[in-house]
Amino acid sequence: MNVENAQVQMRKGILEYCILLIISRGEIYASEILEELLTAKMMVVEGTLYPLLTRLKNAELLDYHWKESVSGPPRKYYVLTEQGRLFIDGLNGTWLELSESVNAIIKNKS
Amino acid sequence: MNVENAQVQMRKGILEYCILLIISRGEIYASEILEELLTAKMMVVEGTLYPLLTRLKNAELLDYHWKESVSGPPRKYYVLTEQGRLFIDGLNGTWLELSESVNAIIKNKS
DNA sequence: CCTAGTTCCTTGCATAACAAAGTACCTTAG
DNA sequence: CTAAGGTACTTTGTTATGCAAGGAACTAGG
Repeated sequence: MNVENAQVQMRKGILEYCILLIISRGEIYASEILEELLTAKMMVVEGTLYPLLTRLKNAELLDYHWKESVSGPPRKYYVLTEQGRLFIDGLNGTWLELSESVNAIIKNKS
Repeated sequence: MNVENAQVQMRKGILEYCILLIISRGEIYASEILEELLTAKMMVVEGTLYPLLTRLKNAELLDYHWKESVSGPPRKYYVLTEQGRLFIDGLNGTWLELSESVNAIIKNKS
């Protein structure tokens, strides 16, 4: 049990939310998502991201379509479904509540 | 995949952090921790909390001592170890960074 | 006793993260 | 044409974890 592992743990829970947020900005494919998450210090690897995208697709929060690339194999571009948009609305509220809960606990420090 | 499950997922990651924060305020036993977390809408159950406390104890972030109760079996009162204090300091930074990362992604919405 | 309340612990299942290896397609250089 | 290297997506097996459910152990009151 070290700080690094705990950091990863903390980030894991909201990973799904962040992915949906990123996709909500417009169609995007997995490697780009990976890059964005790493830039935001979210520490995610392929083996986590791809299965998660598939789960979200199966839950009909996401949809995708293939597009050819100028430099490599075709890419799966993901977009939010209508259901996905509603889902994010819910999570926005959850994130706010969560931030507030944690900050309340922090402030109660005595 | 529904909103409720995702809420639970989001909270899970930072559960450990919240537990440490609560214990940092002074000695406390499991049922009280459970109550506090539920008040803060953290949705935790016994089957999750007890093993987690044991893990944190084994990692030497926590220590405990027994105290008799006026109404029931004796209670395990948990306190932070010195290592636990250092660990929390690290997580405080992680939480700040995480909030900022997520809020940055949210604001990038276009 | 027996029941009910409190407190802590364990077991077994389902889910999920991840490292690592695998598949497949594209471009470029020789 | 083909070999090498890059990009992109997928799968597999291990490990960790969350949780429902059940259990154990103690107290107090009828």
